[in-house]
Amino acid sequence: MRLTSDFYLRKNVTTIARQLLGKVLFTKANGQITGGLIVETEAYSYKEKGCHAHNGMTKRNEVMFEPGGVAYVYLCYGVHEMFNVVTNGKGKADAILVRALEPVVGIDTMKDRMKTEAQRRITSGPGKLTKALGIDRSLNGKKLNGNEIWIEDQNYRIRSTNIVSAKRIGIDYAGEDALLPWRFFLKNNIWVSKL
DNA sequence: TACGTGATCACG
DNA sequence: GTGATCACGTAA
Repeated sequence: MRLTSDFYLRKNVTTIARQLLGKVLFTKANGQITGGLIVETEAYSYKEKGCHAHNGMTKRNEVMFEPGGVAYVYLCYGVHEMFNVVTNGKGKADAILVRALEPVVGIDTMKDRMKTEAQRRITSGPGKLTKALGIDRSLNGKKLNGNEIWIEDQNYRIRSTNIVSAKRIGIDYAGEDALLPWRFFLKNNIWVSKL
């Protein structure tokens, strides 16, 4: 069943980032349903320097200030759409970057979008999984319990001992906050990024 | 390790 | 207006 707003509205973004592991992200784009099991996430809090919202609201990050349970999608390096889950209450601009999925539903559609026959790496990175699922900035601000993009709990059970935490990737500009162990992924999982 | 790529943001 | 920068991916 779909996750409801109480899941997203909680204050502890790292707890939610851990609990998103094993949930299933779906989209319906161009009439095609695609979905994948979340295997890697990164938590961002407005209280630390790695977060886009650390210096207040801008045109790009304004949806992060909405109540949790909406999508934050932005363009990175002029090329890659990045998908985040907004969490915490209104004005508390936390978000969780989804970094990798295990393809589950609509695999042929995803392969077509990635222009490859290989299934192994089509969703192993934050820029790739958005392309595979047809996510772009038109979904920025959309609620995550609708029919364009949503997240389901399908009762995959993740043991906490199978979750690895590490420092987040690509945020060296954040100084000491770049060292926070706020990247979470499933141990020995072949679908995480950079493998 | 290098660089494409274009929106964004902090300056004035 | 302008220029540095960027939560990546790929090739080499």
